[in-house]
Amino acid sequence: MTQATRRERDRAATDREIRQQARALLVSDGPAAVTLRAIARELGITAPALYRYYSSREDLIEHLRADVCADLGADLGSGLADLDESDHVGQVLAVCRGFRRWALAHPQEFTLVFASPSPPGVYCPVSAQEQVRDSFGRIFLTVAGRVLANGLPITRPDHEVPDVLVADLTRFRDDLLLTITESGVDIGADQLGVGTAYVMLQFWVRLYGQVALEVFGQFPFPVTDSQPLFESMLADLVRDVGLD
Amino acid sequence: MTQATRRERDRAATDREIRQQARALLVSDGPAAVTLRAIARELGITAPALYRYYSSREDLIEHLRADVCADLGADLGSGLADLDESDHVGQVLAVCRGFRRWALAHPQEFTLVFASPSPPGVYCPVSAQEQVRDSFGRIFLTVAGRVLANGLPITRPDHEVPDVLVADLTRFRDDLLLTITESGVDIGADQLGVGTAYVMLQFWVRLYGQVALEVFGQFPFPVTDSQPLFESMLADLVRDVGLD
DNA sequence: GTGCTCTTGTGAACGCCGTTAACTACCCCG
DNA sequence: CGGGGTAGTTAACGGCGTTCACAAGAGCAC
Repeated sequence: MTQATRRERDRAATDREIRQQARALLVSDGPAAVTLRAIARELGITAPALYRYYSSREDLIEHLRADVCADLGADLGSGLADLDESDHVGQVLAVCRGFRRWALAHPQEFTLVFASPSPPGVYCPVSAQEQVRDSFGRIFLTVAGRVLANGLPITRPDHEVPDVLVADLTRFRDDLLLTITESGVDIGADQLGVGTAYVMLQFWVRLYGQVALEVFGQFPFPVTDSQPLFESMLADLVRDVGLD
Repeated sequence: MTQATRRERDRAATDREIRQQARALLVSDGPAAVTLRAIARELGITAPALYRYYSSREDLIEHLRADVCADLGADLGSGLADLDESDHVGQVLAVCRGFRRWALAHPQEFTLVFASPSPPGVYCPVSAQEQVRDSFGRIFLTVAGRVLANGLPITRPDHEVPDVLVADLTRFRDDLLLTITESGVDIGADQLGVGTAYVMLQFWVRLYGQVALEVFGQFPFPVTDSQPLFESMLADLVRDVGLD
């Protein structure tokens, strides 16, 4: 069955434990507490041993980011499972609400993944960076695919999209198409034009803005209960995009 | 003239140097490099001496945040000075563009001020936290005040605002009114209703979202040139808000 | 089974860091 | 001129990431 030798299994197990402990420290005490020595201490080993698994602390943190994203994706996916498959708008709402709930419940992880200055490295199509987000981005895209496949008019006339953006947005559109068809949803190019990609981008901007403001407490006034504020914004968002 | 004794002047001067050096380190090497020992080293003194000025590193960072905000406010204000006073839309655009430019030019400062998990402390009306943002928030509000005083219809029917938000938004509205009249602009309560406050909030959400996404490189696709993307979003924003 | 190699871990060490405590030089006021 | 408060020092503690030399042990060839 498992072709892995015992060495390999041991190694994988230790690796899991390391990331698990790192994650626990991140959640309980914030990113600054994710310390090689602390992790090692919890695992009953010494700090230098960790260098057999990661080349540096930064390297470990990078993998942690990926783990966090995967978990977020799984979280969103499971929230989706309970829903009626044909309720596309409901799925969109569920994903948005799930994203917010997760961000508020895991502010440290959110900060790590979504609010850390982008590494100087270039954004190349198949980079680790993109793989990272894909595990949760895929959920967004899958849901978007279902909605689009049903002909819901999430769109905007292509000619309204500024010329300078067309090239980038076309690439985004193609990427979307690929991801969506890969996830088993059939969709035609006529349902996913540049205008649609543009609207989806704006959707993301507003959702991200709202959630980040909430996590960072940067609203311009004291908010007694941010839940209805989010719901209100979400309703506007869904309406502005033509989903209702 | 200056009633300050020599001791006091010396102290203030050293304090300025400390913050200046801290700032330089922040800009050149990021927040992690803002180290008491590094600052002291640059200043030719020893680290413990800094404790005569700040009770801890975190305390210093806190003051640094305020400095950064003040500078941002000054930056935005100076950008406004060159403009025709009657060109209200132009002023709005200038502030938004200025905010973006500043954020991209100072990603570390942006992260420090706008994307650090909100301290557990409660958001109280006259806290240091609010004072911090005020130095730059005031610019936004002043410009908003000018626009509103001219009767431009940045608004939305009050009855469209969800009931649960009215209380918070009313407080925000009152705060806005106060700030705006303090800045010398005369404005009536009829021009600044709850609906207007709501729209301004949404404006901030979208602007912040766009800028943060840009700074953190979290767009869902590779962006070859983010400037036109921002301009496009800004145009939509201004249009959606009724300014044109 | 015996011996070799490669992997995984240890311990000591280096140079950073924040922070505290005891101590010193010096300015200012009476 | 002398005492008190202020701004600085040095020394030290514990924690950090990281490197290096070294030991224990698994896995494999024979």
